[in-house]
Amino acid sequence: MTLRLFNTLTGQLDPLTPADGRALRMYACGPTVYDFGHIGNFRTFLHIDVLRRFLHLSGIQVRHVMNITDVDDKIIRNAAAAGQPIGEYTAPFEEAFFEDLDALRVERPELIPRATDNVPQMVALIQRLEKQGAAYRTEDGSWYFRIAAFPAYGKLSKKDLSGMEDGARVDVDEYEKDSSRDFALWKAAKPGEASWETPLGRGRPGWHIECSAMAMEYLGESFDLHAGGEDLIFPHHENEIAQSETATGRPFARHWMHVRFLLVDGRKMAKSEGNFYTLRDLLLKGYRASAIRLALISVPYRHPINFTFESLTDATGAIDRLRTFRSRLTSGEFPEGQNPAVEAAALAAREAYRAALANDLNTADARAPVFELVRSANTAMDKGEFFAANRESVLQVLADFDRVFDVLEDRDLEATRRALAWAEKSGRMADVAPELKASASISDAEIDTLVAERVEAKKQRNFTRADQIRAQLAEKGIVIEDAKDGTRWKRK
RNA sequence: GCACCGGUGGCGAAGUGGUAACGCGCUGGUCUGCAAAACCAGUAUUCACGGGUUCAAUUCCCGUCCGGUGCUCCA
Repeated sequence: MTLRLFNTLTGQLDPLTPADGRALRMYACGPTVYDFGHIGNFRTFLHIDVLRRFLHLSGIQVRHVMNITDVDDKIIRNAAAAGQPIGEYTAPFEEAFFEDLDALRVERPELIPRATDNVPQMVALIQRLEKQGAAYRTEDGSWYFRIAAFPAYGKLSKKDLSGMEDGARVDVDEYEKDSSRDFALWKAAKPGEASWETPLGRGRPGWHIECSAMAMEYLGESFDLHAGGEDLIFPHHENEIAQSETATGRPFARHWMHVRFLLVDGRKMAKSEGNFYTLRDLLLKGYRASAIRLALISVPYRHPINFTFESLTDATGAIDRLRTFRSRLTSGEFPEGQNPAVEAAALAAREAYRAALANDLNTADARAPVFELVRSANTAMDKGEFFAANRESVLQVLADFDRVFDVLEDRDLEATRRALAWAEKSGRMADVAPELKASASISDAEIDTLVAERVEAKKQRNFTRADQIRAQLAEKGIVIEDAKDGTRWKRK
């Protein structure tokens, strides 16, 4: 089943397949490592992760490049304020970024180049543009791209720039540019700033040229897909197209995917609004990493998502339902034989699931058949109409689901413990929710011991003691369930 | 101001020209020592509002209202 994915460039759903028939070559704009990422950043990376995982599920290999922008105005400014070299300043944020990706189970791209390791490629690209008369140097030693050299400018963002007359409202001279819309390729070094000595002069690369140079270096001049957040459409991606296609005379990326924004309480997330959350903030409030992942990917990427704490609670409930079901499926004992109705339901669910994802990665739609199967299989089990031979096909549906959603395996405590360790190191223990401190303070082994004692008490029909243990564990956020085939527990 | 997107049950959220998936929640029931889990039943006669096209519109068209985003750095 071929994935049909919305293409910003054509404005329609286009099939996404590798042009070379082997591996899909994709480039995704990565983080600028000047601070901790916020959940809006991670929504984009999560949906790109959904894309690559679905491609894998469909048997398509991927060559995925994500850059790290480790030099830009904010980094230079902040590093200077901290009295550090930029590399020293960015290193911890880069590390934190990957820790957060791990917590959210985002798979690593095949290649993760840093901007500062690819400056020569950027310089070469600017020189190539200069030879074609599309790049020029200004008095201060900066280099700009001449938008007039690329008539198709605006084709991605569908902007009509004809109304923007030079000189009408912008003082062109002030910028030393030929046209107010021309953008920087290379910024001349200012005293004390990080810079590179190059044939272009001493300076540093502009943001747009970074991505063009690295995409071409690792994927070739023309490749399958370029992805990023919706805010990058203009000017970043528009500029990438202009400079890349001018230089090579070939189409840059065939397909453009843009993930829409995450809003908080109906508004864009911003520090000034006081609705700005990092992943760490949420983990320390006691929300599970898996719930954050599920909540952020359950709204399809082409719709803005309105983030609320309630959405995390909802996702937690949904995950519990799925995990409980899977454990019933794997540990339950079922009579020999098979129920054809269950087999048919599993097959139908699997097909509906894949079809939904193939339709522009409709994650909301894809969940439905999985939950429908959970209900019908649970019903069959309750009625004793679920047989041993049905187990495999139902598990297969869960496996397909989890190949993309990746929330069934409980690894939440790991991520939470790492966040707690970080909070301790950076003096943020005051932000930790009290319930979380309690829950994290008890080990699995201690819980097992108490649960075993309770099972024994129940056997003796000592319900007072049994209830006492249950209440004691509940205080630490541990829930006990007495099922027919034994007692199990979970962390809330 | 210009452009774009959206308004579906208590909340989140799919979807379709022929009378509304799924998740969470809530109510009642079954089961259970009690719970939890699970299951069953009930939770939108209706998809912002007004008009139009059609045998038929939540789904297409026009208008109104409301909300959001972009046009500068931003995932």
